[in-house]
Amino acid sequence: MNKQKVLVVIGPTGVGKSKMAVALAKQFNGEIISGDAYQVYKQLSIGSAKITPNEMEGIPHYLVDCYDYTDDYNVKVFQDQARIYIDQIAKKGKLPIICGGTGLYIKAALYDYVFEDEQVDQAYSKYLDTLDSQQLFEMLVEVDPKSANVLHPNNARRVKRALLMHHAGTKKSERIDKQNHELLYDANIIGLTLERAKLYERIDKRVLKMMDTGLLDEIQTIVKDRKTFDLQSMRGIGYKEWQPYMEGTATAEQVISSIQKNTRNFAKRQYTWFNNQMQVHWFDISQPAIYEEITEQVSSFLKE
RNA sequence: GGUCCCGUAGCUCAGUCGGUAGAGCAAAGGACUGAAAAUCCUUGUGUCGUUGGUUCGAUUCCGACCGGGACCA
Repeated sequence: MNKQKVLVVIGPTGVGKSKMAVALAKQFNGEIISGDAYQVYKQLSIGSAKITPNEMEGIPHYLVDCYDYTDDYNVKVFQDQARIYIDQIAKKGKLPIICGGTGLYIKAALYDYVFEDEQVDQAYSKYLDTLDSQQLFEMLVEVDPKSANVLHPNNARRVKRALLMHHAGTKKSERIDKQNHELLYDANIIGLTLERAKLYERIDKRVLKMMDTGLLDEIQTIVKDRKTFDLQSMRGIGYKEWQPYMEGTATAEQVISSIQKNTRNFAKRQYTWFNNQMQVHWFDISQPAIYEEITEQVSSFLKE
């Protein structure tokens, strides 16, 4: 049985993925699933660079603007939802297009990553929070040495998660060993790229544009008190940086350059992921015939 | 015009009682299986402002000059 074809558009933040995805959806009769961890939140539009209804040009978009900022979104939810939408779109005889910059989410949906249904033992989780990273790591060495071997002792977040998995019944290493590490779909991954210096320039400008469009107003209507910044949705770039401003310890100028810097750092991490974790066909958007090259590549992929 | 201070990595600055130098930030590379816009790891050669002098040897001491700043007139 042939695998379902899926078109994927990835790339660092700010290269123009959304626009390209819409153009490809129009050309190839597709619908778009957003592979992004922050554009799902209804109240987070400007700072998350969410696509506007106008920019969608009538193309249906899924997993955008669909959760409240007080909700927690994660890989498993994305994986479940994205796979459901892929099936639905395919049943309509249309091409599913995943477009986004969250590498882990997209890989988890395309590959045979397995996330079990598990209840987090809150008491145990809180107990783990009282330990330092050294102690956590020593526990993991006892309980799941194979995972401890590939995790850095300082990465307390990951070490803790591995301990929670063991506590829930299946070790992290066991879960990974059960997988075949293969694609579940016939995925054609298109990566949009741009010379680093130019990309950074674009990012810096985009942040200034967000300010002009009303980023500060957006923050002010969301933030009710300091606790708001504890929400997972408020950990995103463009939002978390405003906490010191709201507390009177930073100027708007400082916040803006901090957002620019964090966005640049993020773009670099995205490259690291896409370059090393996925099979990407890269296209430099500064090349003149970029759109023709991509449509040609996609056409031959769809004919196979 | 005079006195004093500063000029060292892209930026802010340490430092060498004379043996060619190091932090933070930035930047680059990497990891990544339920917070991923998160979390974590690795990476520091630069005419030590220019130019003379002293010295076996100067970024370090001395002179001049250039640039920046402060104060006195």
